[in-house]
Amino acid sequence: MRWSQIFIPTLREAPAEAEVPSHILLLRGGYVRQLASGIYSYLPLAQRVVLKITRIIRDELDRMGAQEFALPALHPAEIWQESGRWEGMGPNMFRLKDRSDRDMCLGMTHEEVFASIARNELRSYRQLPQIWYQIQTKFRDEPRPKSGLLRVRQFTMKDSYSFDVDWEGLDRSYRKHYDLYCRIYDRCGLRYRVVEASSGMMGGSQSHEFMVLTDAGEDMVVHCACGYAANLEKATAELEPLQDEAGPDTPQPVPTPGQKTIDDISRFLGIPASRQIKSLIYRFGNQPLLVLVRGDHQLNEAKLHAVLGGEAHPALPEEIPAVAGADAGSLGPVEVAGLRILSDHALHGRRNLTCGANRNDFHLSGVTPGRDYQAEYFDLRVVQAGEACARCRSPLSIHKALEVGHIFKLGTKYSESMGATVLNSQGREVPVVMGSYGIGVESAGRPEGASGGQVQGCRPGRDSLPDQFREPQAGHGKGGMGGTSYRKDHGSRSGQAELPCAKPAFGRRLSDSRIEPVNIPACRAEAFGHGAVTGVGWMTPVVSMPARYGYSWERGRDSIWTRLPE
RNA sequence: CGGGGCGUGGCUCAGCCUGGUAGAGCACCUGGUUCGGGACCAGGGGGUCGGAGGUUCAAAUCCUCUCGCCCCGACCA
Repeated sequence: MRWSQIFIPTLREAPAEAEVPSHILLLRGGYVRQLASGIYSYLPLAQRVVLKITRIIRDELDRMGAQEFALPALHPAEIWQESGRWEGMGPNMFRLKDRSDRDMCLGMTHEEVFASIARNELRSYRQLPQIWYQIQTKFRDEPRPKSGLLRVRQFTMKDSYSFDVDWEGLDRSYRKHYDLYCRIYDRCGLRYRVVEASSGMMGGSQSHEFMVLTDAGEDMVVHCACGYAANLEKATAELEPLQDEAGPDTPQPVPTPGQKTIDDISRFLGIPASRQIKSLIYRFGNQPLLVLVRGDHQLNEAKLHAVLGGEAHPALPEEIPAVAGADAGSLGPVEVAGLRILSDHALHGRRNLTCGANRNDFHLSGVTPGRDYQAEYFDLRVVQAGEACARCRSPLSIHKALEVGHIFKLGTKYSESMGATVLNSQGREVPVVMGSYGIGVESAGRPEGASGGQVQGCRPGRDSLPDQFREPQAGHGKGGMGGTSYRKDHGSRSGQAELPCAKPAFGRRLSDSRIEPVNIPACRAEAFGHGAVTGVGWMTPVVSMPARYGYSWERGRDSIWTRLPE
C-alpha cells in the first residue's frame, strides 16, 4: 500500500452544514462523510478508530469473563410488546412491516432479545452468573440528529447484560462493569467522570453515567469538590431554609388582572419568586396532576417521572380550565377538587405564600401549605449551581457533559415481564436479576473525549492511536515538497510520489498548518506544537518531523508524539 | 412538532432584490518548468442552478407546492 493510494480525502474548507468543531474536523480530516441527517459513512480512518476501540472493549470484556454474542438488528414486534416497550419507545423506534404485514423494528437496544435467550436457556442458579455482550449497530430515530456524530440515528454500541440469581449477585456484576468501564476509558485516553444517573426508560434501581465534560455535550452534570457527581436529572442539593412572616388565618384573594407569570406577580404584588408557588398541570395517562414547586425553582421532569413510575406530560393549554377552573397563570393548589397534588420539598413548612386562585386574574396570598391544602412531598426540582452539596454543604457546580457510557441495575423488570426465571438453591423459581451496560463506541473516539473537553491538542491514549502511520518520513508530492531526491529514488512522477505506507509523507501541508490544521498529517504538529483549535483528535495519523528542519518530535510517555525542547 | 436559515461544478461562495451570455477561488485532467514545508506557466474537462408546476417572448432570478440539509426550541437510552 502506498501513501498516494491511501484514501484520506481531506477538505481545505469545511462543508457549510458543519458547525460543531469536532464535526468539522472529522469531515475535513477525511474521517467521515454524511449520507443523510444523522447517518454517516465511516471512511478508512474512522473505521480504524472504531476497530481500535472495539479491540480495547473486547479485550477487557473477554478478560472479565464476558461472552460475545451477535444478535439481530431486525426484531419482531412481539418481544417488545412483551416488555411493554413497543409503545414505550414511541416514535424513536424505527418500525417497518415485513412482506406478510408483520410488525418489525430495528433494534434500539437489546434487553428484550437477550432476555428472550435467557428465559429459554437459563434454568438453574448453577448456570449463573452470566455476562453476555455484543458490539452492534443500534438504530434510533432521533427527533433531531445534530452536531455531526453527537446525535445520530445509527451508531455502534457495546451492550452487555448480566444475569444473576439475586441482588447481591447483581451488585457484584455491576461493580465489575463499573471498574471495567474505567479501564476501557482509561485505555482510550478519555478524561471522564462517573456520575449518578437516572434510569429513564430503561427502568431499574441504580445507574451511573460515564461523562466527558465538554460544552458540546447535551447533558448537565452537577459536581462537588467532595466527589459527589450526578446528572442534573438526578442531582439533589440542600437549600437554605427560608423564614416566612406569619400571615392571615385564611388565604386572601387578590385581583391580578393580566398578571400570569411568576415574574408578573413579583412585580405587581412586590412578592419575591421564592415566596410564590409555581403550579403546573400535568397529565399522567388520563389522570391530571397538579405539580407544585417554589416560584424560583424549575420542575425536574425526570424526577417527576421517577416518582410516578412513568412519563407525565404538561397539559395542553385548552385542557387546563376543565381541570382547574382557570387558565395557566392563575393556578393554585387551594380548593382544587379531585386532583392529585405533588409538591416539591421546598414548599414544606412554609407559610404565607402566594399562588393562583384558580380563577382568572386572581391570586391568593397568605397561603400556608398543610393548612390550606394537602400535598404529597417529593424531590421534584432542578438543582441550581451554587446550592449546597447534600453531603458536604460546599457549593455545587454545573457543567455540560457528553455521555459516553451508561450502566444500569435493571433488576427484574425484563425478566418478570418476559418470564426469565431460574431455580435457586432452595429449588424455588425466581426471576433472573439483570443489569445492562452500554458504551457508545463512536462517542469514545470523539475529539472532545480524547481532549478532556477541548477540541484542541487532542491526546488520545496509546491504544486508540492508529498503528500504521508512525514513522517519520520526508518528502511527498507535487510542488515544493517531497524533493527531487526522493522522486529520483522512487522514480515517481511529479505529483505522484510513491511512499510505502508504513512511512508516509508528513508535511505536505505543514507550512500552512497553523491556519489549515486539519490536513493529514500536519494537524498533529499543530495540535501539539501550538495552542490553537486544531487536530482531529480521533487518532489522526501521527507523524514526526526530522530534526534537521528545526523541529523535533518524539513519542511521548503516553504514546503520543510530543514536541521536544528546541 | 414549532421557529429560523440554506440548497448554483468536488469544496467555499458570488449572481437573485431590478428576469435576457452561469461566474470566481480552491480542487481535478494534460503538457512543460520547478520542487526539502500548500510551486509556476500554458491548455482543458466538469453545473438539468435540489425537484415539480406556474407567470413570461424569455426564469438561477418572480409566484405556488414539494424534497433535502443545518441551527434554536420541544423531545431524548
